[in-house]
Amino acid sequence: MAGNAKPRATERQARGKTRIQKENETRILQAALDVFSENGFHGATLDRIASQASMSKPNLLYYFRNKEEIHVALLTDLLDVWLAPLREIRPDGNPVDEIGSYIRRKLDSSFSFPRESRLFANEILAGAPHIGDFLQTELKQLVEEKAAILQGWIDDGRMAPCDPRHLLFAIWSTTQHYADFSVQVRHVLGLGAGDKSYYDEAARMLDTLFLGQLISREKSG
Amino acid sequence: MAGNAKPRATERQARGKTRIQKENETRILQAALDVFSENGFHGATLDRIASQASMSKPNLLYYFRNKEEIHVALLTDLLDVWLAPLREIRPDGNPVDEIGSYIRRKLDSSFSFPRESRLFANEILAGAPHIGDFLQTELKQLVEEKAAILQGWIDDGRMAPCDPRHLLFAIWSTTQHYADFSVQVRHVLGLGAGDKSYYDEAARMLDTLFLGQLISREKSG
DNA sequence: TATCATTTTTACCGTTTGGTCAAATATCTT
DNA sequence: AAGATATTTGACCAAACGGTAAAAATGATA
Repeated sequence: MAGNAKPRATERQARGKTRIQKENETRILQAALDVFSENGFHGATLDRIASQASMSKPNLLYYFRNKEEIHVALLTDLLDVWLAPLREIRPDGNPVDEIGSYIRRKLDSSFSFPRESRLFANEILAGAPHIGDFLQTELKQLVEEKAAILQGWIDDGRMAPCDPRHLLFAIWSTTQHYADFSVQVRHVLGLGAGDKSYYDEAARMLDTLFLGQLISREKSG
Repeated sequence: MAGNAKPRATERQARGKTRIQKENETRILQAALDVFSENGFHGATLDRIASQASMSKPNLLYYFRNKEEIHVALLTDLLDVWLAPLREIRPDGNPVDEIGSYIRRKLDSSFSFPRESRLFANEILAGAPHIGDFLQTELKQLVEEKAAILQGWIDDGRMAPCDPRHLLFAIWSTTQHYADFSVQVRHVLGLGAGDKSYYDEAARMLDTLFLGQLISREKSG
């Protein structure tokens, strides 16, 4: 008499996911992204997520075991997105192009996926209870790999000397700021809620900042 | 028969605050700062704050009407601290000194008062429900005042052309990052919980970044 | 259309949480 | 010491919350 667990969508055997199951899981994750990114894990309620997904709470819990499982699913999906722009930095490019386009990718990401950025920020602010491992292993390793590339450029005299890891921190913080602190940015600039007209000015600022003197322009690489 | 409200510490008339009242209010605010900055508003419970303050919950509510009042009290105290470094920027100084020392003050603040920084970050992330007015009025005004100073330096050819408001955003984000994202910073650098040994490297990075080319060094002002 | 698996809903439960009440205790003043 | 005021506590409450049970409804399949 093996303990019969309550039936759940994901417990059907091998047969793969149903059409309905796929639809509803994405609907739930989208709704949860809205709610978690606005209020953080503790500020989010299953009732609100369910309502945002136009679904009853028990139905929602038919697809995800509990609140935390939804949160973890979102974060897991997010991590690849978060790393993607960094992965693209290539050692054979020249510093200005590589770093410049990295900044552009991160800034685009902040403007296109602000909810994801805020979800991430909330998780880090809370002490990274769910993604601590990721930070210590995968992210740390990738940072070391890319920092080595930057250090190579510094050693070649193609970049101003600095700790490449802190340069990455500066890129992360300045770009993500436009998503995470967008309320502050808009209020200070005197703009309305949906207004993203400051994108160009932000991009120009970051180019000036990071590509100005930090990287000594020389005839390509 | 005027509705007799429940007795509260702050409702004693003119007579000013008792010694006990002053002590307990600061004890509560300190405890609340711990709890709110770790878990955000919704993640904090009155029970945890009370326990952190070595006090019963009803006693805590004798000094503050409700949870929100504690939160608002903390934020209100915080705003002056947040503005202080910016206020010090003087038009008659030279750009390198003024901006350099502003960055230093902000960085010091992040390392010395990380809980306050995280409290602020949490509030902004949540959409600034309590300090929206402050952002739109006081902060906006101060930013405009200081941005005008920076613009003056740009017009004089003493700084690289850029939108000064976005320069301020960059300074805020990079410095606050070391408090708000300290878990990520430490994990990436492979450091333990209390380790703040990266302060010097961070300061060097920010000097390189902001004082490198952005501001053309010339013979003082 | 009958059968079976999947999906959805209604009703509910135990716990946590923000907050109250009234009584008890400590402190201050005279 | 007495009386008034300020402080603290234990017991309690209603609402919100995360989650469950079981049956009803729907969809797939033959």
